[in-house]
Amino acid sequence: MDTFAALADPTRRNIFEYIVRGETSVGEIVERFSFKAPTISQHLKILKEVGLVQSRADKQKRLYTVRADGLAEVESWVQLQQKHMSGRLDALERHLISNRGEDK
Amino acid sequence: MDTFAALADPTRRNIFEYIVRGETSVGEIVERFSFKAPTISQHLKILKEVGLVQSRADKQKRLYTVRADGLAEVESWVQLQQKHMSGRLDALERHLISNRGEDK
DNA sequence: AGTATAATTAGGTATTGACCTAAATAAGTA
DNA sequence: TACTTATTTAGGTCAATACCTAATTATACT
Repeated sequence: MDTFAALADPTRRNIFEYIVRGETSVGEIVERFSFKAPTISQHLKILKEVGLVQSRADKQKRLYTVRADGLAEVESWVQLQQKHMSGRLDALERHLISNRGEDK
Repeated sequence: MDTFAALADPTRRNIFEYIVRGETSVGEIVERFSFKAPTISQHLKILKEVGLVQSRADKQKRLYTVRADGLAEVESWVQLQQKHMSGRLDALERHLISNRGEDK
């Protein structure tokens, strides 16, 4: 599973959005979401595997935080595509240009 | 299927990357990728449904181009998360700060 | 030691999704 | 009207995934 696939699941995006607000225990997340603890635990495992979050232990609890560089890969991919797009005309633009001056 | 899910599949990202280089027919994509035509067609259908690409007809061919605003949702989501992160200290930073000056 | 709390692992089910082949549609050409 | 080319739709298989309950691990507390 890579970062893109991890973010494809809306529940995982929601969990990420929750953790980004501040360090969060698993139990806290289980309370806010309508899923059982094992489900949340699996989602956290995936988010951790792809580097979107990290955890530390505090007594029995595991506290999760987001990783600063976790979204870097996605962000740079998106921006590269945007860059390619901006230097390029789409079909409509080409059509308008090819018909420029035609007063039909 | 939403934009995030559409981009979760690496083949679809590859197809998008190919189309972003310029208007492309289905057949051209089938040639470059090692998948059968129906598979490519399904991927294009999904990319179109989520607004990442658009198509126009030219004789029997369908020519695909990327849509300029197709990645906007993903980009703005990522940037919002980055914004939340930048104003926030992670677990390591908090640890370093709380132990500041301890010369142990 | 025994009990409570916090989270993960194991294992099962049902759905989704990514591929395929074969058949259907649509448009162009002889 | 055939025949070719380009693409999509239909239908099936197999793997991945998102849930769940039950059991396990790990730590804290009495």
